[in-house]
Amino acid sequence: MDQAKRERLEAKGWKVGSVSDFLALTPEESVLVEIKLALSQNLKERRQKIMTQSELASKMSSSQPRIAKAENGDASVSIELLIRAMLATGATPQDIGQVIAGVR
Amino acid sequence: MDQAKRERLEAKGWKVGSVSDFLALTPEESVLVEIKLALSQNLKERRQKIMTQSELASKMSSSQPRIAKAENGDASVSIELLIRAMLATGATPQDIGQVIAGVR
DNA sequence: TGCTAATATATCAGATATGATATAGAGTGA
DNA sequence: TCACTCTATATCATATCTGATATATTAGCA
Repeated sequence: MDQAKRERLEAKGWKVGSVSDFLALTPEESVLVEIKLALSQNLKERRQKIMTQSELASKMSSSQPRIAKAENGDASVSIELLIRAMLATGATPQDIGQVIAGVR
Repeated sequence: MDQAKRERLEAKGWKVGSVSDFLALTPEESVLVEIKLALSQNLKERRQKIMTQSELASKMSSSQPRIAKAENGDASVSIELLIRAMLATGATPQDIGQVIAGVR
């Protein structure tokens, strides 16, 4: 992972390498983060076309601030919430699978 | 969802319909459960070919009981853990994406 | 049958994610 | 400028998920 990317991640609360020692991400940890970011991005694109964050939030009984975090790749957001949000935008398992499969 | 399936799920701790009133799963909730179960199953198949639950657990600093729950589709297991486990068995994002895309 | 490895179940204290709320900032148009 | 909508950030009590531990059950084999 290059430095620019690392800095972007750390700003969002990712403890890159658990103890924040830079390049200490195992390949698995790294891929997991990439998957989250890919879902995050895709969610934002899908949602923006059809509704506001508030609308999506109430559709899935979440809150607007949490959707904002989800779309910004905040480390506190679970994959579960990302997927629930995708589904709430009308995404199918195929859509979601494709986003994940597209990582790397 | 038919009755047999519902009973299988409830036995594993799934509050089908949140308040446990039978058929009250929204389509999104339902798909989410299906995704978890698909990952669960696939994890078990992959893992069994190459290692024990204990080995997988230590590989990803989890515990054998948690892997057992993951493989049995226990409701207390997050998608996040399922994906981490898949990765620890050597699964690629493509593998994971395919499993999810295969739902329904 | 007994012995052993593997898996499943139960419990729990600590960690993490959650929705709610308040509020700040950014953008847009009057 | 103001008023309004949308999005981002901060804080927090509660709910959910976690690994650890103990133990029960199962499976395979001598």
